[in-house]
Amino acid sequence: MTDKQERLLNFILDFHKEHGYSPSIREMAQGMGVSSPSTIKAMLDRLEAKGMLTKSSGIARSLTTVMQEDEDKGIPVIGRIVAGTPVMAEENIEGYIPVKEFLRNSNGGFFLIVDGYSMQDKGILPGDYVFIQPCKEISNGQIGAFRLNGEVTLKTFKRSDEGIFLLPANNDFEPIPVTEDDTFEVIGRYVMLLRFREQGYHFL
Amino acid sequence: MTDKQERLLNFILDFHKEHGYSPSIREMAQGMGVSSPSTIKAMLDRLEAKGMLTKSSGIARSLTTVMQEDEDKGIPVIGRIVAGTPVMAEENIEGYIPVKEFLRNSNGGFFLIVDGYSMQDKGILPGDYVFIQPCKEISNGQIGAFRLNGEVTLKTFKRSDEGIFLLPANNDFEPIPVTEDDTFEVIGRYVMLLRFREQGYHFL
DNA sequence: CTGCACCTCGTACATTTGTTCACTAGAACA
DNA sequence: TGTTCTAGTGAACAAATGTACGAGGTGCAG
Repeated sequence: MTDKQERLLNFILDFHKEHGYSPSIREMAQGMGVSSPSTIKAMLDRLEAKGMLTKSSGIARSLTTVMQEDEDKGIPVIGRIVAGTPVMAEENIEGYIPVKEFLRNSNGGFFLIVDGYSMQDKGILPGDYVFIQPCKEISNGQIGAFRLNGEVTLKTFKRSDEGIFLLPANNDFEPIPVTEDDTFEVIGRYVMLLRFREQGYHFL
Repeated sequence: MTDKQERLLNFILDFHKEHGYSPSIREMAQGMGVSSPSTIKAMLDRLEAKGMLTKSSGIARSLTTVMQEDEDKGIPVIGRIVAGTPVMAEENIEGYIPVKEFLRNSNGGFFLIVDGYSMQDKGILPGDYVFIQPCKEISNGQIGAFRLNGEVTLKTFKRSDEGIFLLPANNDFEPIPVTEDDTFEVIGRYVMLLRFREQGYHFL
């Protein structure tokens, strides 16, 4: 991709972010400092040929840039930083967490606020947000949210010869047996944990 | 809001989600089953007067619905679930975590992968992703990422009469004094923690 | 040198699109 | 009863917008 093409793409992105819709060809021309709309039109055609964007022919402000999705690649993950190199150097980036995409695909999922210390040994502390993906069944040994006799808890699911148990991850707590008399329901499985540094950072 | 207005708003939302840009007035007319653009125009004016959407006058396909931002409100947070009620009932939703917005505002931030057990007592375990917001200074008692003699660590920052110390959150580790001879740099402060249930869920 | 891809200009044209005006009609309300 | 809000039609207009054509320029690989 040439320098100009990248600049145009960035202009489109910025414009879209600011206004919420695509720029018109003439707006792009003005933003790029060219006076003819056909200049931009030609560049757009080239960009589309390269698969960098999509435009519905004849329809105003219908640009969809690939970068818009590319931007969605998420937040860089950095690991194994060798001594002396700057932290954000390209070589250090191990990948990206596409959190936005993850969230978009998280249909029906929700956060539960952790209440007690029963899952402490798993590093799940009070005040943490655990992301629950609703499901009806859960496999042995997995952590999930359950409703037992109306009460909602986060525990490890265990099914053995002696029946079903909800296991805490803390020696101060006892495993909870689930009997036939109990009303028991799997709410969902534990997928992710979110924790904020300080209370003031919470969004509630 | 009237029934028709809600239908129009939904149509706009669906169209935007499918195409990536707003519908034109005539497209809305067709979608709503009316034959005159002025019908839609009048409805849009009413919706705008009620603050349900924004349109840049004279500019094609420039609708910005409030619902579009509403969608961005994030993932619901559920707490204090009373016995018997369904989990996802409206009454249970305590709020939303606008993760997307958080990420959008997280310019320059990145994730570090936690390596050892030195912050175990703070519930920060190996394999966790900690979100680091770059900054040059950090206040006393806060957790941050530091580079000490080329090595990057996550510790609690402590400045006292005896100098600067990097404190672990684990009795098996010793506080690390920072002397004049050390090359020391604050990388950023610890803002958020992310953890995934299983390794297979990682994005790397 | 000769294509070839890229960038630029200016003009012109056909559509798309937002907007306005005039008129009708039902429902809610004082 | 009349008034107001909402919804709808149809026609017409002006501006915004995408597009096409012709012309010129640059730089680079063959």
